[in-house]
Parts: sequence; structure tokens; C-alpha cells
Amino acid sequence: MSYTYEYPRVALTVDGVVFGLDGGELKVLLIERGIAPFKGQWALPGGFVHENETLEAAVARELEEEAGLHGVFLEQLYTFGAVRRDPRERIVSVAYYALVNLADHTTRAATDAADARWFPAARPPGLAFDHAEILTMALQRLRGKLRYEPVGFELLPEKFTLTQLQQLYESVLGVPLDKRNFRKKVLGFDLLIPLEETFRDGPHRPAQLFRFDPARYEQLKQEGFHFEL
Amino acid sequence: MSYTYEYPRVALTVDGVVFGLDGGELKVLLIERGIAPFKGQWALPGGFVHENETLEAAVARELEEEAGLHGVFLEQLYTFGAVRRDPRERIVSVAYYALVNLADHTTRAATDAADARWFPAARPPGLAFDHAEILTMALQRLRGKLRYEPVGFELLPEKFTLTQLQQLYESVLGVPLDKRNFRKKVLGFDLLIPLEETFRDGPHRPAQLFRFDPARYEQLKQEGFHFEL
DNA sequence: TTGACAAAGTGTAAAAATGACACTAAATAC
DNA sequence: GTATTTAGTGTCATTTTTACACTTTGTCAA
Repeated sequence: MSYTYEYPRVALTVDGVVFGLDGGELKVLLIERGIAPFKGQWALPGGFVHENETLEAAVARELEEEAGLHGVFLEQLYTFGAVRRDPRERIVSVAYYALVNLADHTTRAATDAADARWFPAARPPGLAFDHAEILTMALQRLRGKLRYEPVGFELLPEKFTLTQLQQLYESVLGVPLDKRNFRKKVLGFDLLIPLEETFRDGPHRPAQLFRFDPARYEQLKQEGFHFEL
Repeated sequence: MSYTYEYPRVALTVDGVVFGLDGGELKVLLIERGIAPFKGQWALPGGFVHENETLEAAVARELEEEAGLHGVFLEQLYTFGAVRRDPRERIVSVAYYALVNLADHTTRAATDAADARWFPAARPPGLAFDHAEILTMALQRLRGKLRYEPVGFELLPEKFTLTQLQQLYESVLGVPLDKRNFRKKVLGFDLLIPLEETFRDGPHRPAQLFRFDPARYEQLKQEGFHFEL
């Protein structure tokens, strides 16, 4: 089967930068390439856009196929269109970034037949194509998003402690934060619901568990509220 | 001549949302469509991406061809990939927004043979395809950019007064700003160079002219400075 | 059982940033 | 020379941000 057009067409792909948080460290999901070019090197999961799916659906499908991930938070990052970014032919790629809660998703990705692994996002191995550039941009974007929108919760389990939340911010933004000021600010937003449960983890006082209240956030946003950490 | 591929390929275009400032009002450049679909309606300038040009080069070329614009500030906005956004076939479009100084560029665009005109960005005519959605997103992005990065100068002549700058912010952000506080803050950044010249405009005290110092901005950015208005 | 340990949790005061506010200065036109 | 119009300037109250140290509550081991 072949497809013919009156004018040449550039090929269109999507790539996904999937972030996860593992023990306070930000990780990125990479796939080992099985074919040339860059055979054996690590790359972002991705692939061609089908004719009847949206861009976001294409990324979601690729993440499912290549890493067994589904239902993750996805947002468009940037479209990369350098002429020689793929050595074979002209390929333009729409990059998305994804945030997953590693606790829920780690198993399937780690045990998938295709070699998919989590690497420290700040020190990835050598990457195929222009994927290092894509990753760098995704990291910058994540930092920005984290500051100005409450997306960090996507990286945490549904129930989390304030310490976990703070560590997430410290780890992604790369700056230490004051415990009291952090808690004061975060709780002041009125976006976290304290649960009845506590989290026990070692020989010390257990921590209060919270969950994020997305409905409340939508409501506040309507009222002109502007999240900023 | 025809081009054949093993798999179907979606078509890839670029669109440009060109903003200009006219007498304190934000305008957007639109092109009247000469062919179906949406013949006679207004649309964003744009067109197909050639095989040997980057996305940004494609927008720049289209803006030159369709509106006689060149050398404008361009930044990628978003890539629109809804399956039915074009009634003819599947077309994915990478949208850019552009900022131009109308004083320099207005003539050519207004007198071009193809019908290209400036419309109030906040009250555009009915637009072809999903271009209303693209314009809306561009406006949101412009507001965000204006707040957090000094891009507003792209919309003004090289030499401008603080009143012009303030009116630009008020007009785009849609809020009145206090004259003294605005000047205090803007001048405090140390990014504006006062010129020897003044601007005479009517029977009143003439205004000091300034120009933006991009080199200084780059230097401050290195040092961790963060523009915010 | 009790004492050592470890992380959770909590308030205040100084400093900085923001926001509100009204008059004088300099040019033109009549 | 006087009326008109926009440019240009400083202070104080309020809010926000930052710096900082001790008590609580659980586990574990002696």
C-alpha cells in the first residue's frame, strides 16, 4: 500500500517526556532503540501520528504501546522542526511532557519487554536525535509550571504528606525551601484537604496525609485566583 | 509531479498571529481568503511547510509573501491537531505569534494587493477554520509573556515614552495602572536608556524618550534576574 | 519503662514589596 | 500672559515575604 500526494509532505511524529518522582529524585522514562539510526541508544518514547487521531491521542497511544502507561497527565511542550533533526528524512515532532505517579506506574514500564527505564532527569544518558534538547526544554517547562500551576500533585500519590510535597518542589526547582513558610503558603491556598489518615514511616512522629482538591482549584481559578509558589 | 510514501502523511502548515499596536489598541493582521473553503472570510496568514525550511522559516516566508512583513519577532505558540480542523483533509498546523511595530510595517500590509488588514485583536471578524481559537490562545500567551518577559518593546517604535509603554500594558492586559508606580517599577529594572531626545505631541510638556537595552537584559538574566511587571 | 532518636508540626517579628494618592513642570495656542 | 494638556515626581500605610528554634509524637533498644 502506498500514498501519493501532489506536493512533498514532511513526516509528523510525537514524542513524550515522561517525568516521575522516585524517592525525591525526578526521573525521566527512556526507551532503548532497537533499530538504526541510533540503535542501542536511549530515546524518548514516540512515533508517527495516525491520520485519524489527535496529537494528544497519538502520544497517549505511544506511551501505552511502548511503556504500558495510560491515563497520565499530558501537556504539549513544543514542536521541533529543525531540518536535519532526523538523519533519514525530514521529520517534525510535536513534543509533550507527561507527569506520572511512579508508585502506580513503575512496574509495568520497568518490566516491559521493550527496554524502557527510568533515568535521573538531570543526568540522562546520551540521547538519540535532538532528544537531549527536548528533555532540557521539558525540564524548564516543568519548573515553570510547578511555580505557577498546581501540577506537582500529578507526580505524587493521591495521598501525600506536606514533607513529600516540599521535597518534590525542592528537588525539581533545585532550591531548599523553609519548612514553616512552605506549609503556611501551601495550606493558605486552601487547596489541600487534610485526611483522617496519617503516614507512618520509621521511628518518629507520623505525618498528616492530604489530598489535592481539583474542584476547589477550578472554583478559585474562576474567581481570579492565581496559584504561585 | 507527485510524491509517494509508504504510510499516509498528515499535511503540515504554519499559521502566524501577527500583533501590532495602533493608537493604543492591539490589532491583529488577517488575510481575506480568495478560495474555498471559507472563501471571502478572514483568516490568519499561513501555509504549507516546505521540505527544506524550519517551521520558523516557513512562518517568516508566509508573512513576507502574504503581508510584506519581514524581520519580525516570532515565537512558537502551539500546535493545533484536531482531526477535523480543516474540512478538506487532515492538516496539523504549528501556530506562531509575531509582534511588529506598526509604525514601520503598516504601509506594506495595508496596501498589499492580497487583502490583508489589521483588526482589533479583541473583536476580530468571524474567522476561518479554528483560527478564532488560535487567536484567543495567542492573546492569552501575549498577556503572559508581557508580564514575565520584556517583549512589549517589540510592539513599540525603537524610541518610546513611558506613557506609550504604560498604555501598551494597560491595553493588552486590560487593566489601568498607576502612573507613578508603573514608572518606579519599570525604571527600577534599569533596562531603559533615557535618550537626549524628547517627544513633542501637542500643546503640553514633551516626554522623555527611552529605548530598551537588550544587552543589559541578557546580562541581568544571566545573573538570575527575573523580569515581572 | 524509660530514654534516645527522628521527623512532624507550629508562631513571631523584621524587612521588603506593593498600592494608594495629588501636586508641580513644561510646552502650545489663543 | 493665561488657559490647557500631558509629563513627571515622593511618601506613607498595608501586605507580603523572609528568617529563625523549639515542642510533639511516634518507634526502638537498652
